[in-house]
Amino acid sequence: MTKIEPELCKVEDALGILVGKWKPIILLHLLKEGTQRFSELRRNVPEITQKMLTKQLRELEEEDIVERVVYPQVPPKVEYSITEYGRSLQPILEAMHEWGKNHTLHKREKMQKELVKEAK
Amino acid sequence: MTKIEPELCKVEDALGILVGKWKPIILLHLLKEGTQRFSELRRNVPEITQKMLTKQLRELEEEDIVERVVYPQVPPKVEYSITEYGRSLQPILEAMHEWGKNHTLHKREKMQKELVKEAK
DNA sequence: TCCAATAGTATCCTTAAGTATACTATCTTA
DNA sequence: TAAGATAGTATACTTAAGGATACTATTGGA
Repeated sequence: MTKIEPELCKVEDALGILVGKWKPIILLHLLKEGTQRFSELRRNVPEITQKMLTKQLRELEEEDIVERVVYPQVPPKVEYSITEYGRSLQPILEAMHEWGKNHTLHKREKMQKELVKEAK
Repeated sequence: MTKIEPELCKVEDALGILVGKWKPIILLHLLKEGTQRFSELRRNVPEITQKMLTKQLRELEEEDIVERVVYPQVPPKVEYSITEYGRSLQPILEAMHEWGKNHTLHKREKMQKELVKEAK
């Protein structure tokens, strides 16, 4: 493992790709379910607007994380999937998920301790 | 490793803590150099404004990632350090840094391929 | 007596991220 | 003949993130 030099920090590059209210969920869906059509993703993430879904997918495509395949049909059919390269993000997503899960527990414990303190 | 369920995605919890133009750099500095005074951090990250540094540190403190110790002196002295718990983020930061480093290479390669294509 | 140093606040402003809503094209089916 | 499905775009709007600048308190030292 290379030592991290704050001056040449590349964490932000990874962050830039994962950040956004919707990107992690989209990626997790594509990882879990494999190839999905635009409308399937919409149904799976019902709160997201069409504009945002398009935008996030385009950004992920730009970074070579997601592949977009258009079928010349009517009505249109467009399929999205994680690229081979994109799968290299999976361990990070999983690590973050695990950490996040533990963090909610950690916060709960902390809050309870504070409540006990106050109660005295 | 638990399977990630998109519906209960906790990636965002981790993301929420790492996100911000300055948090990763601040954390990397504290991890690398250990305890630092406010003014030392400012000197180490010269582009950051005072307001932002304070804000980011307070947010990290709120999440129990960073500890803040005030010495009742004049002029004031305030020291910041990573908490024991905060260190659990280190592997994730390192993984993201590695991935980010590789990603810049990946993008460069991709761009060169596209340039070769165009040249034909 | 006035300046420098430290660790901040307070106020205003700009830019980016995200939301809401309406609109498009084309073909199939009722 | 009109409605419905798909994968979007276009426009206007709101909210959040971040930046610029000025200000504060306290004390030791020139």
